[in-house]
Amino acid sequence: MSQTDLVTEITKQSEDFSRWYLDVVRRAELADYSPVKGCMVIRPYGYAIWELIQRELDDRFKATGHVNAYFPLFIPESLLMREAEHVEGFAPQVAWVTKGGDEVLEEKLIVRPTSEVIIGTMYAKWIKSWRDLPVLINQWANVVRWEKVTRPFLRTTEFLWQEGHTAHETEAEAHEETLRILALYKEFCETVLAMPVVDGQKSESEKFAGASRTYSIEALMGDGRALQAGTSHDLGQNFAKAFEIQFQGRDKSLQHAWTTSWGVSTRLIGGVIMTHGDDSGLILPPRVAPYQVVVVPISRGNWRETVLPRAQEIRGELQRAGVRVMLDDRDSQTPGWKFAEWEMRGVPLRLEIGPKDIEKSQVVLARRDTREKAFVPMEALVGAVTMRLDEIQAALLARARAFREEHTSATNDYEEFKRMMEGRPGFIIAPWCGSHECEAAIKAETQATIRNIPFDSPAPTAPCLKCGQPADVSAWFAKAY
RNA sequence: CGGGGCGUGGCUCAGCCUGGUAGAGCACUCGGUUCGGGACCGAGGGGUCGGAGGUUCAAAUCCUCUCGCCCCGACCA
Repeated sequence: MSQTDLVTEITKQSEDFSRWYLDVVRRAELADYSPVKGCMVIRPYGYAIWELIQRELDDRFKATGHVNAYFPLFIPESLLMREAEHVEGFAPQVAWVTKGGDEVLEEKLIVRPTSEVIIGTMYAKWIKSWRDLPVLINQWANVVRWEKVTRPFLRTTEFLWQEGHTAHETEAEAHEETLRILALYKEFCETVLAMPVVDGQKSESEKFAGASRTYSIEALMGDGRALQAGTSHDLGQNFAKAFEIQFQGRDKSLQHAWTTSWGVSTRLIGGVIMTHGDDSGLILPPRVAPYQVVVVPISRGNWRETVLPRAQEIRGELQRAGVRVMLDDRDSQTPGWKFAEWEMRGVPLRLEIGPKDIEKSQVVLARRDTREKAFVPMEALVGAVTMRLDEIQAALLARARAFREEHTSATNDYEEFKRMMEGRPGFIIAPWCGSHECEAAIKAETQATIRNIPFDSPAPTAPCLKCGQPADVSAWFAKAY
């Protein structure tokens, strides 16, 4: 039996990527379906990943001057209605509360699909003077959007996320904040999730409902489809005007504040799965792996007296060095079974220790990403482990980057564009005139959408891919999740 | 929301066409032998067939409705 055949419960990526994804989510015990349509249960192993993501992000938010707060889950209908574009954008996805107990509510409530309106309402109360600005608040919350098609982590009716909401004195400051957060997201995705992203501006039609400008980071999944991994919105004065967020400025005049909002969600977990996973299952970057090392004692003979104590010492030693360790000392499974199981669950590094190793005062380290095995002297263990974890983290990013580069190309020719989108999916960079008509036509004909217009993209040298008029920008197209 | 597919022990599925009162493998429990890439032997436990209604002496099987999941499209973190 070959190594990749070991996990028979998982569909091969090449056979059916979508089924592979669902198999991994279920078999690795990241999430499970619930009795509520479109809502999943995030199981402990999956939630542990989310907690690591939260910690990393939260540290970054705090470091850039943001503070956490919590706003209500319910929003009165009248508040939602105040920003016209916003209502129009979200109305089809809103869940309503019409009764409390057996009393019909005088004013219906919505379950927040995002919190701009409730937070904007509060900001209007809190902000009086330019001295009150900026307000830099984040909240970790659940939100509900009534989705027609759902998939674990990628799109569920209820999901967890963080939403930052800031208010500023000037347009420039708000814009700076929008971009600061986008850069923060990009840095986070690349260094923590080992998931390379393209940062840029969304087209008008893909913009957040009510925003002046929306920016996103876009990642490329293993099947060549793009995933919007995070968004940051420059809301201009749109919400400030709708919610009367006003302050008296340095010049004594009454002004509307400039606001932003930005968020990433549990969708990131789906991104990690589809960026790094292989036919054997999950591959977790060490920085978000609930267990970075799994210790598998070779349970032979009186191993509980001989091998296990050494394994326990090793666990302690690694834990003291700050490594997240799982010692799988179950008697009921064979070592081979455990190897396959923890590989499937994506643990970056496996440490094997058996009688022979104890004799030679060594351990075996096996990498999940490359499957390389190495014998390491016991006394050099901690260094060898931490070094490998760093190497794996870097290797996953490099591999994902190489994959994205292989699957990114450019064309000026629409016929070629269509062929490329059909054949080998991925990002295609093409000149675009900026018109909604061309964007919509391309989408209708190829299913590809403009993911974003990257900041560093060079000015187009050819006319618009679709209409042949002068092109404004080079846009990144892809089929998206 | 439109088109297609599927719901049978925890999982994968057979049985359905040609109604006769539920089966396999894996998983689980107990005992023993094992254990360096998903061990083996023996003995067990567990499902009324997604749900509701109907046809029938009799329904997993036929009919109607309904719920859920998956895939493909239209809308979205």
